Amino acid sequence: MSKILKSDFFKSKNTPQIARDLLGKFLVRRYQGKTTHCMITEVEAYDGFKDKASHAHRGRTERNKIMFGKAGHWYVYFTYGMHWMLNIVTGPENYPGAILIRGIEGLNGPARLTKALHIDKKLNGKPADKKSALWLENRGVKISKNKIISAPRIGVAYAGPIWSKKKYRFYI
DNA sequence: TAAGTGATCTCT
DNA sequence: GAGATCACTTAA
Repeated sequence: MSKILKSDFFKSKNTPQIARDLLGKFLVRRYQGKTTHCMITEVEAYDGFKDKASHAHRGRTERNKIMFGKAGHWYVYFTYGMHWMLNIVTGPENYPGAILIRGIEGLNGPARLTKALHIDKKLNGKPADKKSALWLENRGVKISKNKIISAPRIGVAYAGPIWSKKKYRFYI
């Protein structure tokens, strides 16, 4: 039984809670006639204006404006000169929230994931549905709470001791 | 452990 | 316009 996650899912709760709920859900990619599905095993939350680790903490820019947009859209951006990152936008409009999808089953690391699934900026700003060829499904997999580990986020030491230590990273 | 890589942001 | 920065990976 599989059910596509709609935008309601991404604004029903606050961002860290949604992030935790995404574990065990499936990322589905349709590319060149083939469909790939992978279970999400690692995510990070980026929530609100005050989160110094978030791109949005200095306000809206040309790049991060997607984060201020509607929940359930993809925010894809390029960094380190070679890596794509895949995020799903959360929260109400004009509130900057997003969840970075860091890992799927059998493949760890956010940039490896996007490379494996041929994700690039063409998907930036697209809604997460079948039309965009990249979406999320609930396939009824339940992850018991004691398997979920929360930890500080990766690569955000610059955000200072308070925000870099927030346990906004979740993995199985 | 360090270097590669280039878009984006911030300051002149 | 120039310089710094960066939600990472790979190869040693």
